[in-house]
Amino acid sequence: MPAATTLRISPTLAAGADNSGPAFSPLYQQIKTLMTRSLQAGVWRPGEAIPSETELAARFKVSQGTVRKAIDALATDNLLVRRQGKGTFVATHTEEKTSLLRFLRIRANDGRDEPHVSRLLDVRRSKATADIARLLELKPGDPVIVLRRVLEHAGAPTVLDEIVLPATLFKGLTKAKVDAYRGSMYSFFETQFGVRMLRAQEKLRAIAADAAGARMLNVAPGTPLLAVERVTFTYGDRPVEWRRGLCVTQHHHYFNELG
Amino acid sequence: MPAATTLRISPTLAAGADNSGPAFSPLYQQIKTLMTRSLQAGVWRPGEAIPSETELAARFKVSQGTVRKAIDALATDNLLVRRQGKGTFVATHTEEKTSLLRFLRIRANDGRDEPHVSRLLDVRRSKATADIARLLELKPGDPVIVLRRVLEHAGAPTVLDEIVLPATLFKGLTKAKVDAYRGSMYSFFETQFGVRMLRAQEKLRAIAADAAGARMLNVAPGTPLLAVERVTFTYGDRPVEWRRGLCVTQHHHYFNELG
DNA sequence: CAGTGGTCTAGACCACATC
DNA sequence: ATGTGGTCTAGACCACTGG
Repeated sequence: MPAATTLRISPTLAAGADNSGPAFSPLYQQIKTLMTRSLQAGVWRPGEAIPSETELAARFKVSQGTVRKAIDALATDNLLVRRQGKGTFVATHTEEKTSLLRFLRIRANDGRDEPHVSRLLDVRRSKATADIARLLELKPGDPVIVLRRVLEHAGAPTVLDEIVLPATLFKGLTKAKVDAYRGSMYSFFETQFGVRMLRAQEKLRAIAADAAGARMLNVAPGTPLLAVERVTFTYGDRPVEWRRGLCVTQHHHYFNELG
Repeated sequence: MPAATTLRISPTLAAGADNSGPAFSPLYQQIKTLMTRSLQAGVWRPGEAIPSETELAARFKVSQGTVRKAIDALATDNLLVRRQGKGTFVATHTEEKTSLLRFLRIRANDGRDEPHVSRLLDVRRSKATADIARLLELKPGDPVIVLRRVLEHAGAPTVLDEIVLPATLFKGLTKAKVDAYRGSMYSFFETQFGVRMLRAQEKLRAIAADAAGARMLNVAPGTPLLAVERVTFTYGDRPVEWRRGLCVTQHHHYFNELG
């Protein structure tokens, strides 16, 4: 029986140096923090099942209902996936249509769901600009890896992506390795580098296509394009990816749901 | 003590004619449906407190924990707002920064949060086009009300909105009444017409400004604009608003969070 | 069949807001 | 002090999956 010291109703346990008072943290929240650590540390690996609720309850010395609340929270954060009768699994970008498509918001105007094809243009090493450094919490000049690719829907190029990654986290990433990999970009990052994309912030603008972009996307220069800038975060809200997509929105659009 | 017949574990009670089998529906789900009806019927009015959990538990003849699960679900749907120590309240567009801003995704590039000003251009009666009829579940030619307005941030026009409403739901809506009202558009709809906007779907595209739009927004014709098309739904997923916003994205952007 | 998650209960106690 | 929502427990039973 592993250690798993449960600290019980001890106040001031919330993550981060919170010096703003007692800050009562409920038990299930503490359990959630402990479980998040197991996920981050790779004790429970993507796609695998975690221990059952009763097992975890015994381990943490709390009731099954309390473990349940912690798991519920992790499931709504998309870190875990519950499957009745089977178990609770670590979410992954590798399988599952739902997880995979969570970050892809481009749809065809007619509902048709033609699969998109990714064509990698180039991979090069570079240095972080001031802007990138700020967004990725690096120092200006820190080494980064820049990928460029085109997404094609129904044979026509629709999205031109530029992806910037901190080189320290993605050592050994080459064009050959990306080309050899079958699956989505985030699945590639997850399985090959252990970097899991959990959450993202996007800013959308309309811009005019410049000469180079127009050529890649096979449109006239000056064509309005949807510019989607994204910062993606992993555990602990650490930013680990910046990307900008330029989308031709003649036959496609960016879809969003406001709950 | 009101009626409130609880049907208990009786299968096939889910909303809609579901002929796909037994379709077990848990108790808390049934309670949620009953409570949604009270909200829709106006038994509990926007801004007011609903009965306490123990009160509702007695009324529905279930345990407090079951009522709690129903309320939890309604709270995550943004229909109710819980306030510890005070009670549970019906969500409203009239107060509350959070509820109000849920549907406004335009932000200034620098984080500054200048309040926007809405300038109503005109209100006119019209007939639903085929497209509008399809999206609002009307018949082509059904009467609609069309509002046009400009949103100004820091004195400069940034968004040109066109809003289409089914005339039957908004009888008596005139420019004078909108101008007289202090508050957001959705607060106006809620208080003056009892139409509550709960959920929306948006499609975003980049387009070039035409002559008329360019004039209203004080930009050159052909300037890339962010076109945001929205269909807004009320209870029972009934569409009750279509709108299109044309946004100048020089100093602003559309913000989105991917969970 | 056994094992998993999902629901429901009854009761105890805590934290917060108000009087 | 009282009433509200928030947490936690222990136990029973139901629904789903797979051997």
